[in-house]
Amino acid sequence: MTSLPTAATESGLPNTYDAGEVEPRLYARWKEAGYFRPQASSSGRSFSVVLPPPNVTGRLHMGHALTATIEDCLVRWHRMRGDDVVWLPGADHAGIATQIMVERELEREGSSRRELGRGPFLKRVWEWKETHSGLIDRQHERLGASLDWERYRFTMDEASSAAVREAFCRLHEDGLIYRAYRLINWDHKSQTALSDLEVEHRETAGKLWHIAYPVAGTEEQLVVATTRPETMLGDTGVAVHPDDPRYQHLIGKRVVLPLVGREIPIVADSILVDMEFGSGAVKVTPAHDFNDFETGKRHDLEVVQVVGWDGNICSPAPAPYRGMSIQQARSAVLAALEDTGALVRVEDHKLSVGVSQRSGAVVEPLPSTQWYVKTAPLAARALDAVRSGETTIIPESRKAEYYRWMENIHDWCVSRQLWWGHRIPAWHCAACQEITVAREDPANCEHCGSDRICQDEDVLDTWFSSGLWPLTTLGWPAQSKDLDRFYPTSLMETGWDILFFWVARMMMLGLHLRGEVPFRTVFLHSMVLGPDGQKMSKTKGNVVDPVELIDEYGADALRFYLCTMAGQDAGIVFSRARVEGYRNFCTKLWNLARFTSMHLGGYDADGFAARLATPAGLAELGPSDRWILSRAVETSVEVGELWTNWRLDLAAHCAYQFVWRELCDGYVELAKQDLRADAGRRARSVTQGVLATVLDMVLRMLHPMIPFITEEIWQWLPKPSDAAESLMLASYPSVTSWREQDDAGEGTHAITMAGPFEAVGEFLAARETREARDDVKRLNELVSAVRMLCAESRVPAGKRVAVCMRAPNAELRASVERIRTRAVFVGRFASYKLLEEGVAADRSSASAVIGGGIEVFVPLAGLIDVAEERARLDRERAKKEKELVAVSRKLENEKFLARAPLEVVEKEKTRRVELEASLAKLRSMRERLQT
RNA sequence: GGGCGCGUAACUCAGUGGUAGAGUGCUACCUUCACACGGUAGAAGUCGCAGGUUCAAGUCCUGCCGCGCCCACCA
Repeated sequence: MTSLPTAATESGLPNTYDAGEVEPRLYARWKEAGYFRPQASSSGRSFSVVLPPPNVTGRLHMGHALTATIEDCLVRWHRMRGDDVVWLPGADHAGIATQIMVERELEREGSSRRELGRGPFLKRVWEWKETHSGLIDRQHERLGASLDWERYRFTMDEASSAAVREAFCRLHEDGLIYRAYRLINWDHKSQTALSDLEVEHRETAGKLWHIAYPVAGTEEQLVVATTRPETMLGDTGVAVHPDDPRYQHLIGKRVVLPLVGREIPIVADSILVDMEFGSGAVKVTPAHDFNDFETGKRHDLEVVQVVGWDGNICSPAPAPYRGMSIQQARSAVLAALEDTGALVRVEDHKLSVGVSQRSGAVVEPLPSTQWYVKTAPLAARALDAVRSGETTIIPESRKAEYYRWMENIHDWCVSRQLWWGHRIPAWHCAACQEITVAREDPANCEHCGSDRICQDEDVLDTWFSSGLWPLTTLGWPAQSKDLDRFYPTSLMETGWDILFFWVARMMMLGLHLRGEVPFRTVFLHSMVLGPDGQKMSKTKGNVVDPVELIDEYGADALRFYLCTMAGQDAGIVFSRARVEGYRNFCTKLWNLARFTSMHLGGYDADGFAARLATPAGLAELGPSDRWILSRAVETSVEVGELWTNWRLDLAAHCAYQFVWRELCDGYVELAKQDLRADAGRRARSVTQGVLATVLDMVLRMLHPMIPFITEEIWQWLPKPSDAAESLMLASYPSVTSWREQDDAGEGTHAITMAGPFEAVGEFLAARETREARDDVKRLNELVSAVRMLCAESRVPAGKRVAVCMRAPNAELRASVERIRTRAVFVGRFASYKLLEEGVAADRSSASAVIGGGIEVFVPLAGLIDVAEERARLDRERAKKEKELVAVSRKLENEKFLARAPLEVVEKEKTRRVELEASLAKLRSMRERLQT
């Protein structure tokens, strides 16, 4: 066995765990050893995940950290289960975002991309990409992400670009890509069109202006209501409702557009116009409003564009307004209208303004020719795939959102007037005006053969290449082994904010291009909010940097915290206190390991493993050993089941509670007795073995969540000689075979587990094991009761007290006897006496009743605070009486007896008996103190 | 306008119709030989509000209040 290097010395582990030293060292070693590469499967299953590619020049934020933690946890778990696992990293060129950053830099230099020209600008972006890329990859490494870096992809590398081109050509051939002249969302700051999704709607307080348009050739006026008066400069019609009695006589006539003087028609349109709203007459500006554009088509109205590509008013608007910004033009138009008396009314009105997600610019609807993906046929298949269960979306509530969006999907505008991205593989012919779409750059027009062709200037939406990502990362369109081996991928884990942007597009493109869904399960997590519950933002100053948290608390602490948040459906309000709590847990685990290391002198791991496999060996186990081993088995199975059900939060909690409450607080305290130098050799060696074995199991069950500290400890831990060389490769302790022995008729299970303790079936079913669990529970209750009595009576800490008990039956008396030595040791009792029937306890005892009706007395002559003790007993009695009333009321209710399930009724009856017995004892204890 | 989610201890969160939980914080005591990033004991809740279903509701149903999010071309 080759061991990983470790900071632990021969004599044991260092006093403190130094995450800053351990984490990079172990990560480098794992990476070098090739553990992140897929391994031939021993389970016959494969598990593949594609990491959502972060922006190539991005930095790790909490969302990335959450994604990577959840994915790494599941990936490591599957790897430990022997699956053929691959987790694919990569980066996204992030068209607009990256281009904006470089343009900002140019602006600071007093230059611009236009000034530079396309070629030099792109060179500049590539340089920027080179200098700023890789940071987030290294940050993912710091988090411990076991990504297969050898399969790294960038959306603009050669293979990805080839995939994009193939996809575009295929879709074009299949009639799913087309060009169209219609209104688009124009971001004048970035100088590009945007898809509907890239436009965020912000509710704003606005106004509704009523403007009078004179009807041509009459004295009449037609009043229209608008939220955007400046667009009137481009009005080419006014619409009224065909059924509106107010305006019947005006339909077909014309109005004179104020400030412009143009005559435009009055049309009747029942789709656009709501008679109840505003004045019931709507100005129609086909060039600058999506509804108006459609209305214009219905009535053959002109499209007059008065807002230019720079976002300012342009010709053919009247000269005074040209060059003005929208805001300036609005003020100017309103002032002019006011002067002429055309502005008849102003109301407050709320409206939503479209804003570019990336640049923040107010988006202007403008008419333009763009490339579109026809989504209806793609969406139909993507819907079916989820409906039929080929792909499962978790949580369920997001599935409904997916359906709703897919069912109402619009065609996808995929062309962007940017330079940074995949250039559209289409060539325009100057001779015949036709377009040639081709996989290889053509020299001639495929329609007329002319060589006067030039490539389309536009690039594709970034999400087009992202939408191919599961295909691209596995080698598509080439016939790759990886594709056969890992497609469809097993899991897509990401934030629900990109369900439509990304997940939906991958579904559509994957299904169309490969004929199969890109992933079997979509697991969506929520957004991480700042500590104040607000969305994290620089301006609010509530941004939490995961890398800083790693520096401060270690990657494991952050990961454990994020695991506990994985199931949150509402936003995740960041809590530093909890990260700190999990750092404390790591320290606790470290100290558990240190404790173990101090007591393993002479321990023979191979020998102990062999003994555990035999009945004689099992027979040597004491009650506490049986208890902790059985609980360790149970807990690791439970944790695995919780992961299967996507409950990482409960899995983390379950493992945490077991390690701290049961193993550290419970078993270690018991074990100290047998580990003392003066203890018997035999007892010592069994306890050493159990401690080492349980610690081994605990490290395995925790490793997927907190990989670093568990590996560091595991490397030191003495293990059987056939153990794996890294915890990453060790088996997860899950049930590997489960056979019911019906013929024996005893209902015992032959269960085998992977891990250090294999043949657990007989052991778990044994009477001794079940008895041991009861005994340990009793022991804990007893010790707690005595401690409580001492604390309440202010017995000086460290003072040993005598303990007397009275047990109501032979079974309990036997149990009390069995736990005698361990209870005396753990509780530091001065003596331990089981009172005979009818023998009264010392008059000046503090007393309590524990489970099963065992009475516990602590004689405290001279120490007992009688008043305090009376008060405590009264409180206790009042509590039990209240419970008894509730239980009795239930049991006296005939409907309850008749309708509640039998076992519930039985439980209540038992409880009543127990409560009555406890109360009787409490009353007599109280009476003793009366005098 | 439509839809979704969340309101549980001071804070961050679990909770499967059947005795309200964890971590942090708080109080008291303890420098007990793994760990003060620790130990022991304790206090702390009208489970947002109001109805309803049920033998039984934190849990299921309806309405309301508060917070957050998504979708939507209502001038």
